[in-house]
Amino acid sequence: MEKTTSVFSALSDPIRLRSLALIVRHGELCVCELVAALDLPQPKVSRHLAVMREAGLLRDRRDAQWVLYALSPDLPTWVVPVIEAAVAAVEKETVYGKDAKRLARAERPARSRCGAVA
Amino acid sequence: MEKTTSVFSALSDPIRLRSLALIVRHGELCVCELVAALDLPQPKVSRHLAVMREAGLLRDRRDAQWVLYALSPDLPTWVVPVIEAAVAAVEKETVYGKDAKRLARAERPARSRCGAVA
DNA sequence: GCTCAATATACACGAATTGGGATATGCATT
DNA sequence: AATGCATATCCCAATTCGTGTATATTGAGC
Repeated sequence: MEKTTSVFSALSDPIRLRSLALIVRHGELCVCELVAALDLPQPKVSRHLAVMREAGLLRDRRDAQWVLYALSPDLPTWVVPVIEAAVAAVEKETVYGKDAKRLARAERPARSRCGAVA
Repeated sequence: MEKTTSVFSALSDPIRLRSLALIVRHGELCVCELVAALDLPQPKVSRHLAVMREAGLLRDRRDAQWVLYALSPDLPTWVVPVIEAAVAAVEKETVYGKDAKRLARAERPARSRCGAVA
C-alpha cells in the first residue's frame, strides 16, 4: 500500500509535475536543462527529482558531468495510464508553455557538448 | 495547476485510497459503512472523505440521517483513467480484501433502514 | 421537546514536507 | 593538483498533514 500511495504522493507537487511532463515529452533531460526550463534553484529541482526517483517513477543515469533523468523502464503497469493522464493535464496549464519555451531556448547546453565529446 | 496537484494529493493516502476503491465498486456508501469496512474511528474517515470531496473527486448527498458518498458526476476527463488505475491497484492489496469482507458483513445497516422507511 | 444515531468540525500536538542557503561530491579540462 | 561546472546533500526554519479526543450539528422517533 505504501508503494501505491508514494506514487501519488510523488505526483502531488507542481514542480514535480512540470518536471515530469518535460521529461516525458523529451525522453531524457539533465538537471541543468530542467533548472533552466523551470527557472528554479538547482537544489530545489534536484530534491524534487529525487522524490520521483525514489517513488520509482524516474531513473537517473550519469553521463560525464551530467545526470540524465528519464521515465523508469520498469514502471508498474497501473502507473502508465496515470502518468499519461497527468502529463496531458499539465500540458494544458499555461505554465507548461513557458517551461517548454525556456527549455527550447536553453536546450542542450549539456547534450551538445556531450555529443561533441563523443 | 493547484487543481491538478490537489487531485494527486487527495489520492496520496492509504485510507483515502481504500475508501475510494470501496465507493467506486459499490457506487454509493454512507460514512458508517465505510467506518465499519475500514475499521477506523468515524472522525478520521469523515475528514479523509472531506479531502476527496474538496478535491472534486467525490460528491456527497444527504439521505435522512446518512450522508452518502459517490464519485463526483463531473470529474475532469483526465481524472477518470487515474481513478480507474488507482482503484485497480488498491484492489490488489491484501488490505482491500479485508475491507470488502467487513463491508459485506456490516453492509447497509443504513440502506436497509432507509429502504424500510421509504 | 428530548434522546439517540450519524456525521462534521474544533483544538492540540507530533510527524512529515518544503524551501533557502551553504556545502560537499563527482567529473573534466588544463 | 587546481579550477570550474553539474549535481547532490546537509542544516535549519516554516509550513502542512495526520491523528486523537472532545464537541457541535443534523435528522428521526417517541
